[in-house]
Amino acid sequence: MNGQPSYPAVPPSLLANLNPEQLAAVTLPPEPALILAGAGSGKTRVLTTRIAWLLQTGQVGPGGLMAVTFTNKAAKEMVTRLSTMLPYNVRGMWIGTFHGLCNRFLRAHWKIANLPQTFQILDSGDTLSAVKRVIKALKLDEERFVPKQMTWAIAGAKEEGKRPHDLPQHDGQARTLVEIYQAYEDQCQREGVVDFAELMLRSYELLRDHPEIREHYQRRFQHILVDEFQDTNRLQYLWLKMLAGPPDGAHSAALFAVGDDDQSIYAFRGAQVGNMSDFEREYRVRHLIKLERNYRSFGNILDSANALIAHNSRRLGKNLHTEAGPGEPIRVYEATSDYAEAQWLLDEAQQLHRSGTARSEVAVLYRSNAQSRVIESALFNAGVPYRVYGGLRFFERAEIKHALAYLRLIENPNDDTSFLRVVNFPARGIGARSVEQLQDAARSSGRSLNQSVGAVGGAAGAKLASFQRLIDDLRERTRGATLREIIERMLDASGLVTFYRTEKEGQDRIENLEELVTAAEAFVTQEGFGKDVIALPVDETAPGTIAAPLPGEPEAVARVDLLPDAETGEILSPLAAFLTHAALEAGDNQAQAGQDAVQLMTVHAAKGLEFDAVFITGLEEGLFPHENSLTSVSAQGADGLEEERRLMYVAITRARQRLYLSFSQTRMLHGQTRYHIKSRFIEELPETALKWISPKNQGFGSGFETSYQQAWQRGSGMGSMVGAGRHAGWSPPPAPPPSWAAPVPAAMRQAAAKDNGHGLRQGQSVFHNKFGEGVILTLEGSGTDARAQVNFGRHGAKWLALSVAKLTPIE
DNA sequence: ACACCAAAAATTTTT
DNA sequence: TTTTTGGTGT
Repeated sequence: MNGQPSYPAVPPSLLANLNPEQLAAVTLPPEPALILAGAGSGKTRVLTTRIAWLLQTGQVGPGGLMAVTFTNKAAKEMVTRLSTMLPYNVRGMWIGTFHGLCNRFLRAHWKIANLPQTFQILDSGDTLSAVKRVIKALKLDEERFVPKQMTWAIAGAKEEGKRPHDLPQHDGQARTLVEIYQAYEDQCQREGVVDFAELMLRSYELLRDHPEIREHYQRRFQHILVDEFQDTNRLQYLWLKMLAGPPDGAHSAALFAVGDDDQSIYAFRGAQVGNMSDFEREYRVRHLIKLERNYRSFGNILDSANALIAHNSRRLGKNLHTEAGPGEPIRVYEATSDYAEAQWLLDEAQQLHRSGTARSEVAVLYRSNAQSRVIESALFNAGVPYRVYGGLRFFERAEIKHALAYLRLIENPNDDTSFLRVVNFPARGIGARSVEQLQDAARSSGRSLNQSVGAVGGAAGAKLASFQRLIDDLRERTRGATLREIIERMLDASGLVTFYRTEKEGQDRIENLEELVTAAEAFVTQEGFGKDVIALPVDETAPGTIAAPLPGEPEAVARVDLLPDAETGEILSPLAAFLTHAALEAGDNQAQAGQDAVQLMTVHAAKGLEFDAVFITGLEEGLFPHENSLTSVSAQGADGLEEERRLMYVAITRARQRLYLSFSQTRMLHGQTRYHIKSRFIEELPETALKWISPKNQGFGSGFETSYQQAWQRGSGMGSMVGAGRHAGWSPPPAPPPSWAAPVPAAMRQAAAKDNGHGLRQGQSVFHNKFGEGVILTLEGSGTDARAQVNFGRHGAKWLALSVAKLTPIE
């Protein structure tokens, strides 16, 4: 690193044990840098150590740098690690998610941003209902303008940095979209709410349109560090550029972008891997460092990951290596059915457990959520504790959303989304008719529902007025109360708890509502309400310290995401702050924590995690790679298949010690038995790293277990499975059959063994010279007329005349 | 307002 | 097959 200035010595412990590339990245000069950090290469360590190094060498004060992540989890981890490395309270630093930081920014500059100070944030559900209302108000056909698609289009436009007038209006459809977008925007503005994309967009526009604020922040932040840069969308990159300043600007911040193009799996929701190369070009990045040494996995696992990802074309190029040995071979299992696959997985998982692997160190990954059920069923029946990720999150539960709606109305009675959610929940005799009347009145006067209550007469008007009084009373009586008191009073006065007490399944919901009180309490403590604002030590003598703050803006406060008003220093009420928190951090997924349980999740959900043992299941053409991905060469020009392959790469690199791959010849999907061939991704792995496990007697009938009943309700605790006799399916001949499988009905055996003179049967794997490996879906006709429908995976399902086509049975 | 039934859809998802 | 959605009937 030529010309790198020298800085005061830092404790040797800080930089000790970094490898040369990590050290180089950590100690780069304040210039644009791109760090290509492979899976398990110590990415988070590099990020946090660089921040600590910058601070400890006095190159920057705690207010002069910003670190951005995507998830709250990643942000929290960074803060936690930093607090062990630094002698100060790092909580006031600008470390957070894109949305969290934009929220903080807009809270400080709400006036210039043209927002009410207590603006609330819509989650995706709120956004959808808001758009539905817009479509209804515009009297548009929901068939032609599907609300979900409209929210998608609006968010998509915002993430491109576009307002309604920036969109094309070439045809009627496009013009109506613009109309919906505009009306939605007006409605949000009227109600004082913003959606997730709006947080980013408004924050970006504020910087773009107000040079004095832009320059202030550009002077202030000398270092901006970005995690998971490959996942940024267009708007996020624009925002970063706005904050950092132009490449050659006098006060431009050093952008330190960390990412891995091979782990880009979110193109489908707008991520632009291209931002990496754009950044490299636009900022003339001179420091490109590849972290390729992996500290997580054994050689066989890494060899497989490398071999697989080498099949992708558009790559920045990177190869993982390790100094650990090759480790265990990767075990590959071909099952005859999804059922058998789950059974095998169960056996292997139990084996792992017996040999000392903690259950929580075993992960079962699948491409799509629907695949979890068979596995759950096998684990459940064997009494193996497991945990499924991906359910509803705490703040997304219906009862919690209802409670939050009441709280939001206390804070802002003009929040129509919340008004509509609870005006008749619990039921208080305000039906659709009355609500419609109210909406009409509101629409014609351009006011909120709450403001229009007086315009509705008769019995309906009286009931509405009484609801209004309920909220107003609540607001009055809780003025100055603690957050806990507010929530408890609301739960009581709203009738929510009373309502759920009469419900038969209401007990869980009441418990969740109690949990809400606990969450609020924790939030108050954590955010330091009732405590003095804590200022961070700032070294004024150090080179390049923080520029003067805006008037009234403290350098750092204890309340992490709630910067006071830039002019008045006013801080949000605990209630408004808690509501913001609830929207930005939807909380944990259900799933009982605590117990040592096998972890079940989609590959997407596994990103960023690691486990001693990983099972990747359902490796079949059509499932993984998913059939929809093959045809989707998405708008951005990203290749669907390549993204699937990166997904597989992410999955493989989650494993530390052992990796298991499995696929099944048949699988119940959408109520039908489907025949699949093994995923091309398996064939892209080095044969030398694999060890094929096959059931011994794969006799006839292979692939013919079909449906079995599933009698327990997901998530509703331990029910009981339907008795074995109810299972309609066939058990795999490789005995001993599992105790819970039914005997094979004789008639079905016949069907399975049916062959039409060509030595072929349904479900049989076959080879075709042109189309390769396939599975027979159906057999029809006989003699010269005999034909078969064969699923060739990537070539699709084809009908073949057996008198012509040469099909060789496999094994 | 609520219960019931039929029809349609069923990658991946954080904020 | 399961889940969600919408429509109809009471």
